[in-house]
Amino acid sequence: MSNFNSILQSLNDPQREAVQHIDGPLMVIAGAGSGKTRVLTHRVAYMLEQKINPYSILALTFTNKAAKEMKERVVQLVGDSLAKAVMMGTFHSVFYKIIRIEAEKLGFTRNVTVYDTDDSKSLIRNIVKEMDLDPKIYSASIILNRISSAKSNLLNHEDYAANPEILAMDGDSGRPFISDIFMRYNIRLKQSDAMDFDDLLYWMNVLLRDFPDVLYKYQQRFQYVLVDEYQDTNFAQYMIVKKLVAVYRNLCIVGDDAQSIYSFRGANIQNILNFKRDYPEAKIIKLEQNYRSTQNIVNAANAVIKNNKDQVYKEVWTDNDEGQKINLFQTNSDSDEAQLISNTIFEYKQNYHVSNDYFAVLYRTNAQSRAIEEALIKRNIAYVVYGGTSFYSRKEIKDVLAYFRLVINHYDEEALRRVINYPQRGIGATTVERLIVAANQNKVRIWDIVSNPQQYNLQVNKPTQERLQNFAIKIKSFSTQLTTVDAYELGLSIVKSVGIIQDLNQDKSDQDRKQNVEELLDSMKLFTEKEPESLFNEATGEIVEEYFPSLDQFLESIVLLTSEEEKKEDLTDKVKLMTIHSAKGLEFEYVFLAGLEENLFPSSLSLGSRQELEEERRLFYVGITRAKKLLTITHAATRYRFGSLQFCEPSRFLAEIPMRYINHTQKASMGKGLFYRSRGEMETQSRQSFGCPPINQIEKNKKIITERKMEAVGEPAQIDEIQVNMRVYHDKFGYGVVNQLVGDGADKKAIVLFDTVGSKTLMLKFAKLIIPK
DNA sequence: ATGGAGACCTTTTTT
DNA sequence: AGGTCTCCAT
Repeated sequence: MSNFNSILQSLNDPQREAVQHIDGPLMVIAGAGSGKTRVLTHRVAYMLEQKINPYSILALTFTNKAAKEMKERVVQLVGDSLAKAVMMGTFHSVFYKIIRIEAEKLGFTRNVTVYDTDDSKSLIRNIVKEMDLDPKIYSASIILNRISSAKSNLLNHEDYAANPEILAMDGDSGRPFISDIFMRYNIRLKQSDAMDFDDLLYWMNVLLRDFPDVLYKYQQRFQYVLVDEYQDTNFAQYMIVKKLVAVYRNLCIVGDDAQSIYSFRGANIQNILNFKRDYPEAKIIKLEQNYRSTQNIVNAANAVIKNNKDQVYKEVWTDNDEGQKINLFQTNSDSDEAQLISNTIFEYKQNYHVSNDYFAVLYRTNAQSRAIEEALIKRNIAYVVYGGTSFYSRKEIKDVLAYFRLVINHYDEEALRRVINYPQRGIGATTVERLIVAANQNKVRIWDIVSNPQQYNLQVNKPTQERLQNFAIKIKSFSTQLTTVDAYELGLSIVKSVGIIQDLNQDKSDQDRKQNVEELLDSMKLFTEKEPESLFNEATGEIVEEYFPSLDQFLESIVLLTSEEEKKEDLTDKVKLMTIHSAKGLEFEYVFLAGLEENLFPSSLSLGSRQELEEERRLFYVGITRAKKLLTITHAATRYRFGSLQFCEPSRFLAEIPMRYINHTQKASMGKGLFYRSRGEMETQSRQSFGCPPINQIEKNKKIITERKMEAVGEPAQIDEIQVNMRVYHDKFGYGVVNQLVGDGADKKAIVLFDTVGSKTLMLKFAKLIIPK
């Protein structure tokens, strides 16, 4: 193939060496910004050039975002058809696919549902209630944490109950019944034909442990395995990989121990530190040249990470310019901090004509985004917040998805309980209680009672019995259409006939929710129109002749997604706000690190041990190394937390950055003691030195925003009145210009570029656009 | 069975 | 501060 040379050409020596090392174990320690993704993608491309069967390659990532990016870049290098045949995905999504294929062996069915964290917690709450335990002591998140870490270490409820150390720990914490909850939880999952996130990895291990034919099959299939972010793997993931590669030992792992920031979730940094012990013949390559950041940033990051004891030795360096020094600011309050950031962005945009894209504001906790958002709104700067409540965990979306789940799997208890009385159909809490009692007495599942109340002699009155039967009949009637009606058609008919749209219409304040449901339906429409991701039958490797975009296919494609990936919102030309965790793997020209204060960063919850503190430091390292050109670090003297004002000390990490990398002229500090400016001084100082527009300009902007809201007058336009390039007004999004019209009749959609919120796709029949006079 | 007012809890990070 | 959960009145 003609790309052959170019695949190797654009690499430096160690990168090329890593790409060409195909046979046998390989560990690539990739410093921040050293071209890790480049090595991974080029390595896959190179293997394909070497005529290795794409079907025998498995590439595992940690997040959907990383998987998607890898796919796209491999497609660019070798083209669509080859790249598509390579199995690339997150641990969870890849093994969910395999589990569905092998489900019967484990006592589950092909339709096995995945419970997300909310479902798991809700189930735990139910169990705690049924056991008559105090929900304050047995809080769902604590219990789930215990269960999750057990499963990540491949302990099931029996192992848990048989482990005296664990039991003693629970006893000491005043929660001796966790082991019983765990048992009931697992039983209920199985009854519901459901798995939680950790189960996907746990049961995959069981498959490979107890079914030699399955082990053999996937060992033979995946002769080449690549793992990204290996430092983030937990024991369950580590064992899966170990078993899969046991025969061919063609394992390439890429990672950076300095960027291990997920140990709270069971990630075990020892997996990467011990790689050489597991694979003594392994080749080890270090990528130490940083292509991303200035010398000042790289040096500062190195100096910080040096304070950690646990690490693989490496010296990250760069050929890039020395660059600007790191700016360090202290402000009086969190809102001043936010204003300072917003003002600085404003000034940079004006002085250097850079777009919003260049900026990212990173913080330790999601709660910090609010103040920053407010300050950006004041300056009329477009931004997008990553993380937070994901699209798929919004109530209205979860309601709709619960219907889909129930239609596919009637035994999905969480889905059933969620929708049995939503929208209200007169099946209240009392009836549900009785259903549960009857199910327990008869040793059947709740659905069995719902669909057959007489047979089990359920003690409810006639009308209630009828309501239950109508509900069951409706759900069943949808199920019969699964193979004949596509995901969009069936989804739409469920949402309509079950009364969700009507319910959302009733409450005029719920228009966002309705729009979200419409957005979900839009994405289902796209799903049915999209070419199938892979035309391979995963089990046999044969080309699939017929592909039908059914509702269960759709659900499989989204259950393991979390917000970002499927978000249709236009992300270009917006300042990005996110936690440092979600910034891992990303880079930006100008980065703000906000809230560098004791008890916030490092978090007060991480001060218990050296290991925890070192993880916080690695997090700081990750934050610093996201910046390409300029890093600005801020911290506030006071901050609102949990609704009350708290005084904050500067983070201990600040003292770990040598003074020579910090901008003295702007730094409000002398040695370790940072001095506090009065509010007035801070305002004057920041305004003058950043060349910010005077206050009255800000007031003017504010006024413009208010005026826009005021102008919401006039009758909504008819669908056909809306034309391309027309200026329109939307209740929520304000003014914008129609960019494009899609579809006809009732389903006609407009893509509108709004002045403040960017591009949105709107269903015209719902959007009620106004043509301003 | 439903809805509203008040108590209460949160804030680490994610598949 | 804001969202969720619980309890009580209807």
